Amino acid sequence: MNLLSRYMKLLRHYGPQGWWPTPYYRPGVYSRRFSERERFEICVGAILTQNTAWKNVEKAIKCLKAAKLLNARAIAVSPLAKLQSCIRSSGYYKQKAKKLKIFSKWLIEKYGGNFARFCRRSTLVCRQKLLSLWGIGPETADSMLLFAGHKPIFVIDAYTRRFLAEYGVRLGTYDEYQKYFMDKLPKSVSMYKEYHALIVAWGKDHKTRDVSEEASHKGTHGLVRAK
DNA sequence: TACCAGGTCCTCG
DNA sequence: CGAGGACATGGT
Repeated sequence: MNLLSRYMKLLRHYGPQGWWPTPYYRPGVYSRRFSERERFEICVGAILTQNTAWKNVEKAIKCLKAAKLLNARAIAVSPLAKLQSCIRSSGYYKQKAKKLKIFSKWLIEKYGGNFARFCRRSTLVCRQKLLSLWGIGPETADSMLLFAGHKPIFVIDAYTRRFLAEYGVRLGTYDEYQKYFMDKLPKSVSMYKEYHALIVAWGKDHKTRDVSEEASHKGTHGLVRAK
């Protein structure tokens, strides 16, 4: 079974997910262009959801919205304490406040606060620039590029690794996992989005941990998956 | 009560 | 490099 047929299987089983999960989003509809406000919200969400349940991120985003902090300029000039208290529910709130500040200030200084303008250059160049920022690693960068920038880049996360491990595929670095998917799939932005969303749906459905994680969490006991 | 959640950075060998 | 620890809140 190849990656494309696994995708079809997931799609049949779970149905179109509709990601990025903003209120603006319509499941299964990937063609609509986002407004700059929406793009920025996705970027913020990508940072806030680092190792954190999306539920906790939603609260934080609602607070930011209510406080009119959901744009680069507002975050850049906001008192740190105010920003921190607003995103407290998303965990690591001190680090994440700093990350939001750094990202926002950078976006303003280099691209007039406009993510779409930043996205004008090539995917790889954009990726390198995002990765150079403190607080933005490969998954966050790729989430921003794919979901906010509509760029053809496949997002790898913990669920994705588990998903492949389920089929006996275990690789090393983030980039190796990414290459594995991108070498085997057609270059389709909408499919990359949906595939990632479906893998997350699958992951939440299979709340057990796989052997590949056992190796990197020596202190814990991996559970045997119940089929 | 512990463990987990759509990671990333820093330090040390 | 790569492993190991820190970062933090909310749900089960």
